[in-house]
Amino acid sequence: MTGNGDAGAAWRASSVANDLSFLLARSNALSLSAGNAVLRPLGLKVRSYPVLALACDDLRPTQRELADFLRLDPSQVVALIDDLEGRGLVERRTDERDRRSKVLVPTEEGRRVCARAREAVRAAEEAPFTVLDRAEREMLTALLGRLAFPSEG
Amino acid sequence: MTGNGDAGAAWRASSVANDLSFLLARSNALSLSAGNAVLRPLGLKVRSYPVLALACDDLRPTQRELADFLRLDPSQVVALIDDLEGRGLVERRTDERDRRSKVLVPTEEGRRVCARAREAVRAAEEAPFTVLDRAEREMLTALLGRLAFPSEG
DNA sequence: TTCAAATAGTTGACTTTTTCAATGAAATGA
DNA sequence: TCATTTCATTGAAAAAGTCAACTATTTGAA
Repeated sequence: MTGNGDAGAAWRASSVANDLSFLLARSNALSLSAGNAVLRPLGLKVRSYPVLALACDDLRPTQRELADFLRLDPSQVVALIDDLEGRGLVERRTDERDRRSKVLVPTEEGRRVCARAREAVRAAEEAPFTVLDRAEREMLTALLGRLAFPSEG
Repeated sequence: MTGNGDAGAAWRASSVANDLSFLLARSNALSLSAGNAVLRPLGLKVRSYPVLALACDDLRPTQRELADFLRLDPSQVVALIDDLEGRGLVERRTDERDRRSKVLVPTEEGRRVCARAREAVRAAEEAPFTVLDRAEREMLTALLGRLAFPSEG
């Protein structure tokens, strides 16, 4: 039978299957489910992990900065931090240099969870990305890095 | 002032900013909004365009095949096709070889709209992707193609 | 042949994500 | 001083994703 599932050669040759945007979307969907699966045991998601990770990098990010960097609506950042803070992984601190904004700092527990999450994510990237060898993966990372952050040459 | 918006060098060097999964997500978000903006005048979205395009490639896809290929729940495919069919761009036809399934066929109007959409998408890929030159873009497309379709060596 | 099991499309409920408008507190600049 | 802007927050609404159930049809084994 031809009509099994993931489509045959004709599909791969189709117009959309060579659109960068389509490939990006599909690759992202793959990586998304793999990432969520790995983070679930830690109570994190692909959505919340970067928030915790950036806090743990001691960047003291404001919520506005997080929203910009993660391309999320500020209101979503509120919800994500509410969750992390409720679980005792991060704290909001009023920025004394601009009392309108709040910076995110990790708790000790937050650091521990983050370290494990980092490792989990690293491992998760192995699974869907093993079709590429190390050099190819680095090439892909470099190209996507320029795509994702066009501002800086 | 430092706290402008899209983050500085420290952020780019952060742990997450070098995760393939994060870069994929962010690049996808960028390409998504660019794509939707371009397709809106045609009454299409990044979600519905591939459905129309695959129909117009004369692949006579069944809804199940579309769901697998586009990584959508079958029920979402129903909604997308309902919309396209309601606008007279495609038709459902019962597959005579398996009367459970229905294949998607484009109308003449569907083909016209699709041709314009194809061009719009091609043009849209210029905008966010101009940071990469042609060779880099082809490299990226090739790598993502292998990521998105791991099954076939 | 007959009948149980599997599959395609559809519907509906439900959750999560996304998007947007409005608000109060604080900062900025004329 | 005061209008304007920015930040975090709330709440509503639209869009997207997930899941279980149902009908019609096919398949395969008894």
